[in-house]
Amino acid sequence: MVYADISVSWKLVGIVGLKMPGDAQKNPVEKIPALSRQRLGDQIADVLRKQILLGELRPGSNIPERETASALGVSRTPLREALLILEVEGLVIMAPARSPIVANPSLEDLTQLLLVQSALEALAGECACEEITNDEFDHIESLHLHMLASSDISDDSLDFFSTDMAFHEAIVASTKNPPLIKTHRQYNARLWRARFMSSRRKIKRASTLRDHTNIVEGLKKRDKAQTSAALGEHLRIAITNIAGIFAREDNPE
Amino acid sequence: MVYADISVSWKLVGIVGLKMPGDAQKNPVEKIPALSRQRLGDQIADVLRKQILLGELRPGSNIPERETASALGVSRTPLREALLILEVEGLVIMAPARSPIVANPSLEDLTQLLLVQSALEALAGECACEEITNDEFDHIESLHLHMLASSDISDDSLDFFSTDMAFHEAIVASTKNPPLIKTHRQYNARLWRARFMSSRRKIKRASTLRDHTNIVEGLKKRDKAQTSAALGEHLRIAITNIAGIFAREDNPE
DNA sequence: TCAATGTATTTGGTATACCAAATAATGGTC
DNA sequence: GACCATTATTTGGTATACCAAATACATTGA
Repeated sequence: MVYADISVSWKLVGIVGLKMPGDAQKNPVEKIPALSRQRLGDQIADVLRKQILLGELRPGSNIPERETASALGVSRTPLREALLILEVEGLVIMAPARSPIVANPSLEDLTQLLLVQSALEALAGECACEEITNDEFDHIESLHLHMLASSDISDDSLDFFSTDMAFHEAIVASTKNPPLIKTHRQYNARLWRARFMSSRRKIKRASTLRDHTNIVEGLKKRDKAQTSAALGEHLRIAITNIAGIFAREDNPE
Repeated sequence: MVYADISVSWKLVGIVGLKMPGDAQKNPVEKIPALSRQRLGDQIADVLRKQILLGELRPGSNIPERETASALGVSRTPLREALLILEVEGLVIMAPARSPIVANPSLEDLTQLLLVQSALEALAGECACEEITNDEFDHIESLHLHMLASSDISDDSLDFFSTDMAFHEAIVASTKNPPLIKTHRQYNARLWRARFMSSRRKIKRASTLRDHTNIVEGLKKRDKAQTSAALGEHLRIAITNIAGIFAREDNPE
């Protein structure tokens, strides 16, 4: 047996939207792009990470090794690799003699994470002013315009949220600083759920868009101070919003 | 052969505090404090990380799995766990069908890492002003005074360097922000070697100490702006110093 | 002599089997 | 009937065995 990942990717396909079986190799001439071959553990980590972000694996829920492995059609070894990766990333908690569980960050945890993330994005804003290309700026601006347009006419909070995330990630990506990008992505993963829930309060959209306008303006002028400050402040405000979510959970309307 | 011999591994085991075979259960009454039990993979990661930092495993060198595992007296499974952890941390590069190698960051890599680290420390300075206790400040100040005293009379660059590192880590630790502490430590690990080599240039000590004085002053006054700026600037200067090291390597005096 | 091809060895990737600790359940005793 | 002890089961942790890909080397042909 070559790699078991063929059968795996199917099952995962439905969940993650990987490519469907049979959409490759129709032509025997085509060389199999084995270069993209990735460790099975990494693939599983991607799947689980996505499940955690989408809430299919709820915070606090167990991820028993044997059960999960057989459900995914893989053995425990690569599954453990995946869990280990997610543990280092802070998405999963592994305790001795206990099933790994999906991290369930407290408000304090989220506050601390968001504080770091705000510093990272502030730095990103500063670097972006030096490194960003016109194309990259155009893309970021178009994301912003899309949010502006959709905020009024649409109730699709998922679209608004995912565009928001893409907006921030695009700014960070424009810095061309791989460690910054990677660390930022990891923090984003840990904050994803909280920010998603926070984003569902439509009330906050106006202030979000106002912040974004400042950010885009700063970027357009390549103004480090403005961009950096706007990004940093934007995230620090998010702390307050998330605290509001927690308060609402404790005392539901 | 990457490892000298097995005796090395025992020494390393001693460093990390692994228990020797048969050193437990002397008293049947004593409950085995298995709570402190840590995954073998984590322990191995600590050993390898220390070896990488100390330069016993040089950048670019191979870490073949079987050889290393047997040298350490463990099987490949926990060793791979350790390598995976170090890969996520950025200290080790794993490529398919290739021995894992110790990361050998370029000057560009180090510059990018240091830029992020400077942002993290700037944030740490700001948070520290709010969170630091008097005891913690006293400790930090004593580290600074130690460096001041030893910079003249001593040639022990290792002592100067490790105190320098401890100084920065103590500041970050005083923020009580676990994600910040963890991320900072990871970046420090990747920067360790470069900063160590940089610290051997005695010429730079004066400016280092001057920066530290500013930092300590800011902390004493709980002045966020001064502390944060001093820390951020201090690290950005380190970028220049490290660039100098690289230039010197290319054109040795 | 050089190049090309085939083979053997070494590498990492994966699956499985085994072990020890912790927990849950069950049975016995007070 | 309640509580404690003991056992069985489930958990994660580790070691080992096997597999495929990549490389290095040797051999053979031009």
